[in-house]
Amino acid sequence: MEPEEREKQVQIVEAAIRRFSHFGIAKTTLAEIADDVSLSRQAFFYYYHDKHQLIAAVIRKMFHEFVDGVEQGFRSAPTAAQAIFSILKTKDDFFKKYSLLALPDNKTEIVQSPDLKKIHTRGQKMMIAMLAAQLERGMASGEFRKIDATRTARLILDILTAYEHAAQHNKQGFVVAEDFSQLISRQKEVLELLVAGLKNYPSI
Amino acid sequence: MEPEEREKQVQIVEAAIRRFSHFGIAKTTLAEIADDVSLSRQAFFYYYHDKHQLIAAVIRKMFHEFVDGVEQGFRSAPTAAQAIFSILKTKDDFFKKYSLLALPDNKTEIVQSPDLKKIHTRGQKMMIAMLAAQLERGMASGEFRKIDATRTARLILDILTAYEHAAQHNKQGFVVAEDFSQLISRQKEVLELLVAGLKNYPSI
DNA sequence: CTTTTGACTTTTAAATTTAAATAGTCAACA
DNA sequence: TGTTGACTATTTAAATTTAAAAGTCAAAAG
Repeated sequence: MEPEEREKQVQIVEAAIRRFSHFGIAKTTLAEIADDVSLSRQAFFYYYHDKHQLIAAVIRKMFHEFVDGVEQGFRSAPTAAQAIFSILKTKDDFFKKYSLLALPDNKTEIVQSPDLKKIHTRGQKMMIAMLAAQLERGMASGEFRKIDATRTARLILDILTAYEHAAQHNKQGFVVAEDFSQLISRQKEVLELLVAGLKNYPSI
Repeated sequence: MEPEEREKQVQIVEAAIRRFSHFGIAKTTLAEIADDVSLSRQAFFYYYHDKHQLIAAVIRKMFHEFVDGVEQGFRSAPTAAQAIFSILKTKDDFFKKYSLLALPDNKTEIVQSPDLKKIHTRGQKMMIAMLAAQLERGMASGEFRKIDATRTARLILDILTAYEHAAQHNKQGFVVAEDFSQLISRQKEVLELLVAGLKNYPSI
């Protein structure tokens, strides 16, 4: 593949991200994206075999961006506890930017393709590993008591994810948070309690 | 209303619960329920003005049963921490019994009626109050450190609810028993971490 | 006077059809 | 290597129909 072609692919993904986050994946047509980057609809297929591949590319890019954000948040956190809290900030920024990427309830199978599942699983594992590393760091410095880092990392991430799902699934229904900023502040409270549970209190 | 009539109403609710938990609310017709209690479809309307009222009666009954279960679990728990864990057992029993009562995704408005919302809100408040009382008890006994009992109670219940929603959202059907027991064990881990965060560690 | 019923209407849900938009193919051309 | 015109195939949304269930009510029955 020539540099120009790769360049076009990058342009396409960027246009797709712009469209997707404005109108959602389902309501964006390939014709529109192609038009944005001065391609005919047919020419698009030269760069991406089909819409799925494009979506996969978009999601892959987003995931990297997110993981990078988390990593940076971790790196600049002076303590392990602060590293954990920094996840919320990163999530906040991320969802503010990409909130419209959610799929309509009927079309979630798009995201079920083996391709995308793999991306998701990999991202998940990276997140767990990164958070576990922070927990290890907290244990090494004496900030946290001894716990199973990986297991606990999974648990913490799970809770945050569960909160998001519940909030989305539950817009007009039962409980949880009313809007995103409230969601974040709820998650913060949760993390405070969890982190308190991790702290290393010397026994008398 | 005569005693017999109230008796019939009770029979109807019981039949409804049986049908609902076998086939779900949406797939159960009034004709079937009426038939179960040897009434004609029209006679049913003499006892309940419409399906909503019946559903409300059913949910009210379930809620009471659940709250009673929690209360009993709390009463028989020797420590505050064990009281918190007992919630899981109660939930487990409850959902094993009533898991099929979930509504299909499109018809959730049934549950949005002011009537049912009120029931739910009241139940929610009771749960928070009951759990807060346990937290107070834990603080009084020195088992827990000083925290805002009501706020924390809400938080803990929220987390459990969020987990359930997330689990439901993942499957596109109903929650099945197998997933559910796994859900419970996850929730247990979460509670362990949370309770650890509540514990009272004397400072040196 | 309470409870039930027969004969109705209205509402809701599910299946079917249709029309239009979008996705995807491919041979030929630059 | 990229692009295009001319095509077919799929998907989606809207309109239409049909059957089932919900709900009403006057009148009958105990």
